[in-house]
Amino acid sequence: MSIDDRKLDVLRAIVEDYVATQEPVGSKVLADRHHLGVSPATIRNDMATLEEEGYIAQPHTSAGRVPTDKGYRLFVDRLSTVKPLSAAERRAIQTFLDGAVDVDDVVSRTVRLLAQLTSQAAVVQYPSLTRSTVRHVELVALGAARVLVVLITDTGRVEQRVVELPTEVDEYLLGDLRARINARVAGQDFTAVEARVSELTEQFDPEDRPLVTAVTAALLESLVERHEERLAVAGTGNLARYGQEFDQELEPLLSALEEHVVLLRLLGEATSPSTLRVRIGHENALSGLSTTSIVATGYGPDEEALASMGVVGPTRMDYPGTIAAVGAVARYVSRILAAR
Amino acid sequence: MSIDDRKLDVLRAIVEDYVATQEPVGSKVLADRHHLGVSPATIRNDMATLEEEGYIAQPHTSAGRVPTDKGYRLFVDRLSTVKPLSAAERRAIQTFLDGAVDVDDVVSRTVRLLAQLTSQAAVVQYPSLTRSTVRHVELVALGAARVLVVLITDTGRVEQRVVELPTEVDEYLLGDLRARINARVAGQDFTAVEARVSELTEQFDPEDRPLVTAVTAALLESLVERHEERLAVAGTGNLARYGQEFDQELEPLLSALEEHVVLLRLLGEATSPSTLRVRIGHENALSGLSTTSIVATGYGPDEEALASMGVVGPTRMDYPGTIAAVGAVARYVSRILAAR
DNA sequence: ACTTGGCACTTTGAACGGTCGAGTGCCAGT
DNA sequence: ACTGGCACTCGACCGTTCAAAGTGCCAAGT
Repeated sequence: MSIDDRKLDVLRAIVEDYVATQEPVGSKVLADRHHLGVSPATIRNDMATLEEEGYIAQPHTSAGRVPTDKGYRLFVDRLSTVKPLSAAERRAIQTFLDGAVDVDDVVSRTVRLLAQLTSQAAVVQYPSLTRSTVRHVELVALGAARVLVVLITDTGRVEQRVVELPTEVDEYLLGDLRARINARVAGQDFTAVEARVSELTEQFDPEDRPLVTAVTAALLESLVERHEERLAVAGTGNLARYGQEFDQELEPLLSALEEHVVLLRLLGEATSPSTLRVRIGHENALSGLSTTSIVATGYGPDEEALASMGVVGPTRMDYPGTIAAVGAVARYVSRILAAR
Repeated sequence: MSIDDRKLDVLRAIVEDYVATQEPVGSKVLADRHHLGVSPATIRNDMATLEEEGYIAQPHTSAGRVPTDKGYRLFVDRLSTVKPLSAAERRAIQTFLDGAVDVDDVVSRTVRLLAQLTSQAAVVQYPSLTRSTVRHVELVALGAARVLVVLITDTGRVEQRVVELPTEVDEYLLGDLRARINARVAGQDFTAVEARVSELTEQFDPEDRPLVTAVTAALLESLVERHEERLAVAGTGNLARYGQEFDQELEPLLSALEEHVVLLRLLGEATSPSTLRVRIGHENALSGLSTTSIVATGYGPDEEALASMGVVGPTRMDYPGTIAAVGAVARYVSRILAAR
């Protein structure tokens, strides 16, 4: 018994109706509301096979059917049609994002915009540094034996780190080191920095090397450790509104939204802005998030994506609308970043 | 009919019992569990007057009593005894905070610590800049007509801002400006910076003034605008666990926790670490937060507080415990900051 | 070989009524 | 001023009933 076209139509209707009403949907309303051209009895037969195949389920005998994760998956992959954004939404995206003054501002505006457009929670990763180049490195003596290392990237981001030194700082040496570091790494791709900086140590007197290695170590840490961990989150209140329908799993979800490490795993690898990832329910393999879905995509100034952004909501979300919103925002943000 | 000592004892018992059990408390259990030395009937009489005075209320005839906001207020002001932290909690504070590497790290650790200690949501304002002094100002040409202004404070904080210029940037002029700015403001109190920087403009050729004014304007903006607006939040998941007992007002609360402007108003003026503010229910005058209380205090390296931190939870919270936790953490963080 | 109408069956949820118990207010007695 | 006693109230709980929604299956129709 294969899944023919009409059965797929039925599944689509079930998903759409259920997302709209939040209530298990029966054969009768299905026949009434979605003009499928067949009788409820026929639909019942189709539903029986859909259930056998695992696309839908009934909460209890003789209630309507509800899509399973597998059902949503099929819907997203093959059944949903792209739902273009309204003119008002497009305008909102523009006016909201065009006022941004720097990269951090772009991110914070984007995350709020996404949350508002989708009425769900939004997550935006700050642009990763791995694809950036170094604009400038600044060393500032903070005290007798402490140095602040500031790393400035071509995207306008600033990373900072305080280094405790074993010895006192010589202002002149510090200036020399700053000059040499900048000479070697300014304009370089991040991936190239490690090699170029480590060569540097040998240029200094052995007695100065503790300072040099401490500073370069901090610099490399800034590159490696922090390069992807910053995130902005908005719209958690929207999830509360969905409320009870999240089967009591609001708390793990809110916790996950605070745990940036977990969240980054959920967002997944940053891919090109044109590819969009959807993780449905159990697919994201996190115990507390079995009724949570994530729509995410990469974004950045070129096809090599710099970072991810996404929307988090209940599995019973409006996938076409969410997908359209995430896609449109990611494209627009990418264009803004490319223009800088 | 005045409020004598025993009536206050009764009120205290009601608050403590209600906070512990989350259920309206009647005269009998009150007489049983809290050894008040009088019979339930007597307690009933006291409860009647307490209700008349507005300190307690009953959800419906013949259920137990529940404290009102006014009741909690009296409890906090006059009845609660300081509840010292356990040894384990003190140790937790130390081990948690001693590993912090810089100010930002202190803040992010503090907010998580507070959330964990109180099982509620915590908010920590980043140290205000108004009381800081300037360590260093760095200007970096980002492109033909854009300059990044970086401000480094003695607390190790870094503020950044990108300036678009009307004219092209002259590298030499920029270096000169950087040197002069640093000469004038390094080591200065923030409040003094405005005057000292504005005098600077006159020292330059009229043709260079556009650059100078643009840069100094950005500098002053960093000082004034951003100096109090950064906040860290943690523990929102804990609120969801309290869940239904928040009478459906989880959503406005979560929204408020995201709206940093609102949140700052709630935290209130940063006061000395030794004074602690408690806002109960309607006192914070925000429609959606009528069953929410806030315990907040200032913190900073000296008695002149730099910023606020606090805990947000249901009005039926453990006030003595929360107050003790907030106070202890604020004192400890203040000590850490003072040691820098 | 599908599709359809009919029908018996299951389950839920709402409505109803009765009982129970917690808790109160009041009063009279100490 | 406190206490015990007592009548009263009201929500919580339980069991029952009933209607509605929905299903699966079967026999008949195309």
